[in-house]
Amino acid sequence: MAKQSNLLNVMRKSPVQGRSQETVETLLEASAQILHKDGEAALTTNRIAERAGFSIGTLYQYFPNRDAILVAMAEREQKRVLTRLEAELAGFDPADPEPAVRQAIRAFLGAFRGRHGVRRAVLLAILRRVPKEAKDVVSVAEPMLAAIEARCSAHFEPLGEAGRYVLLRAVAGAVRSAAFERNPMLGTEAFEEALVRLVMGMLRPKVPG
Amino acid sequence: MAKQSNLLNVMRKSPVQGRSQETVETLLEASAQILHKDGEAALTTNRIAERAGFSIGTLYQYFPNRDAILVAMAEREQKRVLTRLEAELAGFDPADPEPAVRQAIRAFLGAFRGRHGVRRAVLLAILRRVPKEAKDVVSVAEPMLAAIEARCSAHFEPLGEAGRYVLLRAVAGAVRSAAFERNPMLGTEAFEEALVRLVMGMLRPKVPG
Amino acid sequence: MAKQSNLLNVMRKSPVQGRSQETVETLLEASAQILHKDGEAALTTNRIAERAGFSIGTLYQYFPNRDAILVAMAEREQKRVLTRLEAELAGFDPADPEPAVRQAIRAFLGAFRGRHGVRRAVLLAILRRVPKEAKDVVSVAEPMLAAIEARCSAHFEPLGEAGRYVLLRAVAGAVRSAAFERNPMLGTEAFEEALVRLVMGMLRPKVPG
Amino acid sequence: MAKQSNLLNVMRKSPVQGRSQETVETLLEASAQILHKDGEAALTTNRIAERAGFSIGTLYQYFPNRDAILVAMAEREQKRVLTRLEAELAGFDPADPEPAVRQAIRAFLGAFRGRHGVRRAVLLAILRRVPKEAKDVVSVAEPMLAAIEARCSAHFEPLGEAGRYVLLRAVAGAVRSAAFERNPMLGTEAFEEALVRLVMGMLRPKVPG
DNA sequence: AATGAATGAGGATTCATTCAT
DNA sequence: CATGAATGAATCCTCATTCAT
Repeated sequence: MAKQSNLLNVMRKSPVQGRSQETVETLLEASAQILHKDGEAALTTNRIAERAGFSIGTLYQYFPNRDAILVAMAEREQKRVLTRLEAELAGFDPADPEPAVRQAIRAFLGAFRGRHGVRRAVLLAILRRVPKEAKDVVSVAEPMLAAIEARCSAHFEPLGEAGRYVLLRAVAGAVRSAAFERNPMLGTEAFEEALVRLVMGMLRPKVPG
Repeated sequence: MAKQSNLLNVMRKSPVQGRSQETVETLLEASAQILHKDGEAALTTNRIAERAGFSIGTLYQYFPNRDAILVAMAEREQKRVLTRLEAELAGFDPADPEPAVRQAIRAFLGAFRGRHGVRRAVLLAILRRVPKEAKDVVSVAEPMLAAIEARCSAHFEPLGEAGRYVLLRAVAGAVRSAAFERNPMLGTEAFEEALVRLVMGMLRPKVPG
Repeated sequence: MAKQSNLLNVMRKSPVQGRSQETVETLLEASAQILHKDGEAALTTNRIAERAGFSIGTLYQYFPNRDAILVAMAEREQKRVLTRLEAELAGFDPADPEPAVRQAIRAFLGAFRGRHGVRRAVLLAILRRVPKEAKDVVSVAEPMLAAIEARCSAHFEPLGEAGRYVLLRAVAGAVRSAAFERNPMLGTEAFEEALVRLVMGMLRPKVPG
Repeated sequence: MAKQSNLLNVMRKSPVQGRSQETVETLLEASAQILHKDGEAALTTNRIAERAGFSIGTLYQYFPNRDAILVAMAEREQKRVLTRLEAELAGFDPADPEPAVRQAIRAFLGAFRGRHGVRRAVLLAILRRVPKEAKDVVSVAEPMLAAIEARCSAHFEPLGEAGRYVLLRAVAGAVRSAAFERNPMLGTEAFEEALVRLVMGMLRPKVPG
């Protein structure tokens, strides 16, 4: 029940029978697969229904329109990434944020490296199509940054609004580009290292006195 | 003739006569206006032709298909930004790249702040629709970075392939996000400053000895 | 049982139990409300069921198809108007039909002025959608006219088949138009007066001798 | 040119080439036929295009949406009836409007008696579907009544707003009903006579002095 | 008696593209 | 060079209806 709460505002009806929940799941799964294998342009409602093995009418019983499907996929992915990130953000030394930053980035990158590549496709499609959601997805990194800033505020200069904005989008932009091009660099240590350097470079140690 | 060479592979016939060149220009201008005023979804071939005051048939005499128009627009904008950037990159002190970086960033930002906003619309549309071109547009900053690295190699550690890749995409990502959201921050000095800090943070002074 | 006889041919099963009758009533009431509030296009089976608080399956347990619902609504309304009219048609002077005509017309108009406007919506929908029923609804005025003719035959020329037909449809046409346009004139005395004049104009006094 | 002026506001583009005008004509003709032979429910855009021998795209080049077709048909019919009526309304004796009334009614009835029955179908569809137009179609009789009133004002009491409204809708209502039911009475002299009586009954001779 | 998940034919509409004039 | 009428596959979406539970 709690699990579905975010989706409710997008959904046409709340699946009361067990069967419906499976149906929704199947439809979203089919959408993800199409997105991954055939690209965003192929993500039509008819195709989704067909791949899922349901009629187009069934699809529209659960989603009021095509975009609602993308939104639902976005929420699904966001939740997964967020859950992961939160776990990584425990217990690190405020004076040396580098290990924490590295771990957070690794978690973030993981979202784009699902062995199916489905996640990547979903994220990319959302980043490209649903403006409102694009922001939300970027903001997945926000709690991470907030946590780092909060804990390290004694040792580093505050980033400021613009700094925070730029840093978040910069990281997202670099990762998105690599994911988008399917650049093999995405999986390398050098790439991760460069991202860490990007973040660390923005953190200026506080001058004592 | 040489000036048109990039466009040739996209164009159906080379506009050798003055009239043709004007026609193409008019079509591209119409496209830019539609993009700006009515958004990307409104950029249909029929609409472009109508706005330009030509028939749809004429449009297809110069562009083999719809995407070719976007590509042509992209090349147009790229050329403009590139020309501007090259001019900004002369005469700076290799030991202190900051002023140069700041100037380069300012030039880059200018592309997204055209008084009509037309440029921004064009860039965004291309960033969103033509994957191949997205890369090209990002690479507009490449010569800038190359020049900085070349001149300062004596004073700073090399970025490495990953570092260069990340840095370029990071800057582009931050700017794109802001332009995309029409975030007013885009025009502020704080935003520019944050970008400079982002770049400078990646440049590590060489340890002598 | 006799009370339900008209409905029987439209109904899938005769609601013998109290619960069933309530269900049918609720469904028809929901239909009337939707018709009134959201217009005819919104009167879908799914919506009716939803508004009534029943499942779509239940609806189809009582009505074989969508049109049966409209027919049932028509019969409901017809019965109400008819009952009302019959009461108004007692005790008037055969030599001066005008007061009786006025009263009858007032009763007829009342049907289109229900304080909820639900009646009007129902009548209009039926007038527009179920050809067969349109006739029936018009015929609501038939007993009225028959009674007037019967009592006054000694003093006035007979109308004849065409005359009767025209007169009934003429009155219905004028009222329908006004109701349809939601013309405020519908409630005025001048409107009522004009209708009376329309009817009276058709009644020609018998030339004695 | 002048002939098309009313249609322009409904049409997507003005047919400049001779070919287009024929196309529009064919589409409207096909619509009329479908309406007549298969009823209103069968009047779908795809069907119209098919029957006309054009592709659906062509239809939408000329009509922005389905309703525009009905509106165009309405205007077409209106114009025909109006033209006819105007011709009938010349040279009659102000003191005895009956012959004029009879002629006008005959013209009006003619519109519903086209040997194809196409006209009737068109009128009925419009009367039922496009509320705004329903009024317009009724108003076809307006100039007729206005002319009669104007010329005979010296001899008869004025009808008043309500009287005029009721009379026009009454006639239209009676005719519509008959046409609607395909009642054979529609063609008879008795029917015409009843209508004349309906109108004449509303006209009260002025009491001299 | 009631449920509600599933169906799918069919609707309106768009838009890139062609080709005869 | 230019025109613009014509195309039609493809899209999103609705809604009456069935049937297993």
